[in-house]
Amino acid sequence: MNQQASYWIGALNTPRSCLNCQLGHLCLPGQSTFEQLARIEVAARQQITYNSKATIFSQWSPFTSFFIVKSGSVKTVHVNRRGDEKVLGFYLPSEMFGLEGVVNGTYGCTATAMERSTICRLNFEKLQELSCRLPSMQQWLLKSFSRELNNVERMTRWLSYSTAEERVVGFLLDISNRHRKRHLIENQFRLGMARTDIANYLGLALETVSRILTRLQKENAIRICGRHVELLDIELLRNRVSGENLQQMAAGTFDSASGQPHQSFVQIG
Amino acid sequence: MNQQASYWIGALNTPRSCLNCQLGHLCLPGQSTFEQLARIEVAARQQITYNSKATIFSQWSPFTSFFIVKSGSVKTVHVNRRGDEKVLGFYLPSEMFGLEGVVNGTYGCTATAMERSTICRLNFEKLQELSCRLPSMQQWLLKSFSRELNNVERMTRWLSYSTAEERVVGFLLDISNRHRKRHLIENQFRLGMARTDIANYLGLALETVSRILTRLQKENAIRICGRHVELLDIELLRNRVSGENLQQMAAGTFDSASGQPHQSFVQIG
DNA sequence: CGTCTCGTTGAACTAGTTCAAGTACCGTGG
DNA sequence: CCACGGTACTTGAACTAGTTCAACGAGACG
Repeated sequence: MNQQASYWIGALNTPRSCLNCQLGHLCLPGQSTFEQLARIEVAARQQITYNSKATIFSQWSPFTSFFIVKSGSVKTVHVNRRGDEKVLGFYLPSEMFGLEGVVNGTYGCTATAMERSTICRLNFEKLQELSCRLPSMQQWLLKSFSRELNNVERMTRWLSYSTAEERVVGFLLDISNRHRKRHLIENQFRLGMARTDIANYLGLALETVSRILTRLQKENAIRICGRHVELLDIELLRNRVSGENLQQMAAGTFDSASGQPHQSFVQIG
Repeated sequence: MNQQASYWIGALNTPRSCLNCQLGHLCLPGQSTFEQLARIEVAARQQITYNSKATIFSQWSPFTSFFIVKSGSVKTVHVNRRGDEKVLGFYLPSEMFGLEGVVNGTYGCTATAMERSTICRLNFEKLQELSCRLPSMQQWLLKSFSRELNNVERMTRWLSYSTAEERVVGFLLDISNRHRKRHLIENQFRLGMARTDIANYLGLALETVSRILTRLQKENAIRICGRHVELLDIELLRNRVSGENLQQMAAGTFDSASGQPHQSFVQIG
């Protein structure tokens, strides 16, 4: 084994390394070689743990990095001139946020941890430098943007032609899908956010959300107890939202793995 | 003058060249040198004229290029599984569309010319190759994506907390702003699209759009005659949409010039 | 000339909001 | 341990913005 390779292996041989991450590299470029991975880690990545309600970045503050949730959950909120707050998205492990900051050099929203959460911070400038040398990295960056663009557009369409019930059901199914993608139980989960946040996110009054949830429970489609949700009849739920492709509804949805299967790391040495 | 330089000048010395474009390079990277510009043109750019209602690209068809409107106007439409059509955006000269296609390798919507329009087609693969050698080009590509992301997010927020009147007024002011950016008369223009399209785009019933337009006319805020619009009292209109930053509301809005002033081309020879 | 698309206007209806009251829960401090 | 205050959530009743249905007018096109 040459010296170069052993250097990279050293860099990757830590408990916090991407190589040992429980997310199984859902978030990084699909065809990452061992060396590329190490370069990203050494040059650009930083791991930080935030307490519940801690701010990860603030709207208008200078853009430096984008972020990937490692554990916990995050919400992003935009405040407009009138002072109205709008919840833009919820982010679960493996999902990426903060991309909108590149163009203006400032973040377009405020990101807050919804519970104690560990976040990977990826320095954009350094990643960009790397991508000049690694074409697959450049490809990955552009694809990440395009994917997020698709997600937001899907969300826009969704909001524009769905009823209150479709929105709430769609929201539940979306969260469920995102749990499944991480190989977690898909029909039973805890919502990290308050009803107000869900309502705000879906463009509804919080009373409407509450009413719809209790109605769904009466129809035995779901069981809901505070923030704990159980989807009892997923087929019934799916039939309520026939219009749009629900597989990945929400703006928050980010999953590099979708589309192309992940390739294992290239063997070296 | 050396041979190299005269080659590039040759490439740019045509009536269809970016150098002679009436848009004044609103669409291309801000700090383009003469040589960069020529490389883009020779390698990646193609100019095509479409008749009214002609399809520029179709949803699901393979992604190859993105597009910039040179003259005329374009709408993008998404069709979901139920068959519902949703108008995603309207694009005026200098504005870019088709970016969402990168991630899946297929276009996410169908783009149609709303009138006889000339469109610049930029081959994505070739542009990507170029950007490996030209860092400013890579920067430009990423920024273009981020900008579009911002625009779509802004649209989503806009749709989620505005009333029907705010949407219609916001729409008119947005179109007006986009005309101003091209140094055209800002308070008098022709809408290229039907009421149905506006309504669909804004998530309203077409009757609602029609009613609001006539109401605004009765209040002497606008004068409307078919598709010809005159904004009589822009201040009054602005006061109706106090909440969101209106400067660049719509998803369709794309303007590379905003933010950083354009630099003139680098002198050579 | 009829036919077709596009736009306007009126009247009835309804999904979802707003206002208001009440309940359940949770941590804090006595 | 309970009392306290605050937040999160539910439920009811009144209201309204916007939709839906339906009729009609005006211009465009063969």
